[in-house]
Parts: sequence; structure tokens; C-alpha cells
Amino acid sequence: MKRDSRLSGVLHVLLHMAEHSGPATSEVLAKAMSTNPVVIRRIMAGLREQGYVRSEKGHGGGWTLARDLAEITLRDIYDALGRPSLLAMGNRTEAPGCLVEQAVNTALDKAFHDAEALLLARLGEVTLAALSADFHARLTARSGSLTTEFDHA
Amino acid sequence: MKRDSRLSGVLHVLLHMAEHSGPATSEVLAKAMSTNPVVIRRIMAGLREQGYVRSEKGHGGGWTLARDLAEITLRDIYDALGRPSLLAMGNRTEAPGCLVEQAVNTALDKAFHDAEALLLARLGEVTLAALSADFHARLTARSGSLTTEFDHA
DNA sequence: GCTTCATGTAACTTCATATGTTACATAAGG
DNA sequence: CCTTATGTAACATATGAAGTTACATGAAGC
Repeated sequence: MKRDSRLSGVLHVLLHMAEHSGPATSEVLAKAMSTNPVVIRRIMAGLREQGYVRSEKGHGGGWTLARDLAEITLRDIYDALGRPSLLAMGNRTEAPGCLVEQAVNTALDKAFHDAEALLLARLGEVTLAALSADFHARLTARSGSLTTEFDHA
Repeated sequence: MKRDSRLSGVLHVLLHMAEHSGPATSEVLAKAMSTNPVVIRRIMAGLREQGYVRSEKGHGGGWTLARDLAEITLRDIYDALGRPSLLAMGNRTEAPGCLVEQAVNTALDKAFHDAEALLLARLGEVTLAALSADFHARLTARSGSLTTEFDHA
């Protein structure tokens, strides 16, 4: 199962934007994420609709945060991405009339639902500000300069 | 994200085997699951190695349960399948040296790990016997005959 | 023995989807 | 009006589950 890394990617981008003064272009963010500018725009489009970021065209344009990091939880970002399925496993739906399948699916669904609920609750507890604070803690722990550590490549 | 339905499929097959007197051939199980016999064999191969089922070739051959349903939990089956990833979401690993990515991944990993642990715990609480009991309860609730309800098609 | 029925397995195709790329339209500075 | 940026469609690629075909292996019945 290939795992969806969009949530991880978006959070990465948003934190980089927070460290960036002024609008950050898709190209700059793409370089930092070793990906393509179009991928950045595609991911950010959903966030813009939800009001988490703003975009501006033309000279001096790019992406800026529209809210304080303390107001955004990981759950918010997950929702803004369209709530992609969290679990890699699902039920067969070939024969929903089969009572055996119903028994199996009912049991699995319960376990799956509980796990999803816990995960969503955990994501709701963490703000981007907390992640940013963790980042800065790691930064000082390494005693490196911001610009140096900021580079990926 | 396409979801892996092997666990659901295997449980379905095992419960059908429990209702089946004598060895069930891959072809019979495949028909009940509306899939291909080879898919059945592929999935069952792992279970055989773990001692949950036996297979016999030739006339009168097929698959039989090697243990009591009460001794097998959903977690056991999950393990026998090779513990495929439970979560559909993962971390980017493009720039593991990036402190921003480290902060993001640490937070996500924690949430993911908690959810996985809960799910595995839940799976460990449910035995195949419990699922079978649920199936039989549904059967009597519908007041149908076993042979009729057993058919998918 | 030989035929038949079944599993065992490799190799291939198909399908879904995240990800990456190209191309071009649109809008805002200068 | 040229440059810079986003916006988006269209296409390409990669991965992995699921399905299929083909053939080998082994056990029962004749």
C-alpha cells in the first residue's frame, strides 16, 4: 500500500512558510520539498478555499499564511485536504447481502472507527504553533544558524 | 487511496470454511467471494505457514481449519498476512535532515502510532468464534435456512 | 500406470491513485 | 507589454492490490 503523504507534506510547507518573511512562491516551496511547483499549488488550493492561506499573483506574489499558527490544528489541515481515508484497510463490498460478510464488516468497522476517532482526536490536539515550537527547539539544540538549517539541499 | 481488503477477505473465507463440512476447494471459496481461486490460494498460503489452516491436494482435497475459531483473533490473522500497513497516511522522507520535517514527522508518528496500537488492541480482542456467533445470530434473526443464506449468488 | 482433481507458484495484465511533468491561460507588478 | 506569479487541464510515471493465465506438483481413484 502506497501511503498518502500529503498531510505530512502540507504541514512541512506551512511551517516553512511561517519561517519565511513575505510571500513564498510555489517554486521556492517546491524546492524546499524537493517536488514540483504544480504539486504545491495543487495541495495549497484546498487550504486557500478553507481560508488558511492566501495566494497572490504577479511580482512579489506567492503564498502567505492567513491565520495564526496557534489557531490551526493538524485536524484542521486534514479536513482541508478533503479528509482522505486514514486507514489502509477496508472492507470487501462484493457481497453486502452475505451475512458472513456483514458479521465481518461490522466487527472490522467498529475497530476501524475507534482507531480513526482516536487519530482525529490526537490531530485535533496539536496546533501548528506547537510544531513550530518543536522545530525551534530542535534548531537551538543543534546550535546552528537558521538559514543553514533551513536548507534541505 | 485504494484500500487493502485482504483482512476482510480472509476473515470472510475462514468463516465460510467454518460453515463448510469437509475440505473446501479454492474454487468453491473463490466463487463465494466472487474472486479467483488463485487469489484465495495466495492469501491462504500465509495462513497455512502460520498453522491456521491446512491444505490437501488431489481428490477430496482443499482447505480446512487447523485450529478452533475461539483460539484465533483478528489480530492473529492480521499478523499472518504479514502485518500490512494499517494507515493510509505516512510521512514524507524526502529530507529527513530537515528540522521542520523532523518536527512534523515526530508529531504525526506519535498520533499514528497511538491509533495503530488501539486498532491492534481491538483486533486482538475479537476472536473468529465471536464473528461466527454474530453470523449465526444474524442467520436466525432472518429466519432463513442456512443453505439459502450461505449463497452469495 | 494413467487420468483426474486439487494445490503451488511464477508471470502477466488490469486498475486505482498518489505523484510528477508539460503546457498554456490568467492576473498583477514594473 | 513584458516579466513573474498563480490556476488548471492534460498527460506521464510509479506503486501495489487484485485478477488472470499457464504450467508444475502431488494425491486419490480407476
